[in-house]
Amino acid sequence: MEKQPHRNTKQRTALLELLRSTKSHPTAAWLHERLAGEIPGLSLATVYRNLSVLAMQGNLQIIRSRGDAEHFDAIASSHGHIVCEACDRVRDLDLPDGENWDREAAKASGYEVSSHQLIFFGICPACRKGSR
Amino acid sequence: MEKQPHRNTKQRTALLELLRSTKSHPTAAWLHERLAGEIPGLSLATVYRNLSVLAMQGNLQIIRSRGDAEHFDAIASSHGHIVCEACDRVRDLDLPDGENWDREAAKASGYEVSSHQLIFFGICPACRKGSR
DNA sequence: TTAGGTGCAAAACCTTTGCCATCCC
DNA sequence: GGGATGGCAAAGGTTTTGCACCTAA
Repeated sequence: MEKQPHRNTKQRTALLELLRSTKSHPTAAWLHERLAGEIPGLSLATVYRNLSVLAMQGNLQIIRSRGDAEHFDAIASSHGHIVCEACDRVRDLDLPDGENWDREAAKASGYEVSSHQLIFFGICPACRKGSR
Repeated sequence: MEKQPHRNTKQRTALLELLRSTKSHPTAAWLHERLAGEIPGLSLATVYRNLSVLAMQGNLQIIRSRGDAEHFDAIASSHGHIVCEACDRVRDLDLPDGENWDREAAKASGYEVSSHQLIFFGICPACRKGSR
């Protein structure tokens, strides 16, 4: 699964560390902004390029929800996400099972299945109260 | 769930019909191209606007997979999708259950859950053979 | 030394919007 | 008639790319 040779630049290392240290499923822009203090001159393009590499290495998952930008999640284990359609925030959500799905899907489809993604859409408690 | 007043213009009607008649989970561009013969002068903006309206009405589901563009699926029943990471095509995939998930997710999260989306990623048989 | 990585700026892309003419109800 | 729609073109935002200069290994 890991094919590319790769170097551990401070940019890539910092990116993965930051991603692993947060539970907020950030966007590329957020990561860039957050890292800019630590690594002056950091380019947004670098953030994207590294996110792409990390995704290929299986180190993170890309979440395309509603809203404009992609969200990124350092993978620990297979889990689902729930997105608030009002504030666009992403939260983790564990539902039982999900481990054998890839195998089942492969059997049912004839595909070589590598991963899956389960996303729920709704309104979070905070937004429901604020009725925003 | 349905809130907006709406008119049945030929553009919107044709769009929904086309979407319902195909199993290919098209992109907006594909729909536009396909409809251009039937409705000369049809604007891509109109396609997008109508897809948005139809989605709000619950007539279709938006699939954000890999690849750049969104794919659209006329909803019949709740089902999952499987995306080929090589050719980017989307196929339907029925996995058991899935009916109570929204309720379970709501209970587990405190959100007001309206829908969910399950997407598998892999390589389809055709692309595996072609090794493309 | 050298292939991969980075910054910067420009490009590419998809999607949305403003505006005004048009059409449905 | 009046408000929802459509067409067109321009804007908006995110992500990607080209290129020259670095830098980890």
